Amino acid sequence: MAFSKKIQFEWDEIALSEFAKIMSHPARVAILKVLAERDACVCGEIVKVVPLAQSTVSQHLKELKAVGLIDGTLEGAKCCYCINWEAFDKVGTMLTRFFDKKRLQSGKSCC
Amino acid sequence: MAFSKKIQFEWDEIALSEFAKIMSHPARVAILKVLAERDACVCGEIVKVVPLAQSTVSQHLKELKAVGLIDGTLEGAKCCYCINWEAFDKVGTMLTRFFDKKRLQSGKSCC
DNA sequence: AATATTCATCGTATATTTACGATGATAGAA
DNA sequence: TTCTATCATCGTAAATATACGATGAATATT
Repeated sequence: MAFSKKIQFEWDEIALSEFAKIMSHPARVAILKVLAERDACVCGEIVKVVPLAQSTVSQHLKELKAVGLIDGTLEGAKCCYCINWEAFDKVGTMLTRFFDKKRLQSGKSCC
Repeated sequence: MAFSKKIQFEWDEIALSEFAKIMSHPARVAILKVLAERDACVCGEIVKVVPLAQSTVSQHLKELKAVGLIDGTLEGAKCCYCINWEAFDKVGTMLTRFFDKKRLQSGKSCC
């Protein structure tokens, strides 16, 4: 985000945009989808499914972990990742409710 | 999005990420918020509220318009913008339902 | 111990985003 | 017509994101 003036915006605007940013890359969406589809934790399988190099996938995983959308624990040589549904819910509903409230307050669109 | 390999991902992953990308900037969230809060259409008021230069705001408006989240019509020297709630709903619910389905299919997280 | 496997991190090249000023286009007011 | 106001577009500088190979760290296997 080049030359961002993020700080000058309001808290909810920033929070919403930061979550959206995480979802703004198809690789991260794909990773979340893989994690969501399996009951058990997956490890290197993500690299097999996502069409990116291992180091790039690891980088995306790091970002997802940084915002708390996924949990990850090293288990020996392997690693176990899975979705943090709690965090996912919290932030997901924030997105949909953000504008629903505004809509009820306002009248109708006019264009 | 430097050097993106977007094309190699699946359709739903791309669609979701493209919507998220639009919401991934606080200025665009702020603009949508302003538009949602008023019953009447606003014009230059967006520039007054958003802490960015007029040309930058216009650029963000263009992006929001490009994906159909807002409508805009020139009315003489002024311009009328407002949210396209229909498009907003369609794409908003896509986000929340995307993973809800997956979650029901899967068991529980294990980390 | 030596090797292989798995994942993280570092360094870096390239593409994209963001932001602004300057300029252009259009319509209304003087 | 001339001036003003409003918004779009162009050009550009700087920051950020993406992707990969190379390397490092830690464990498991032989």
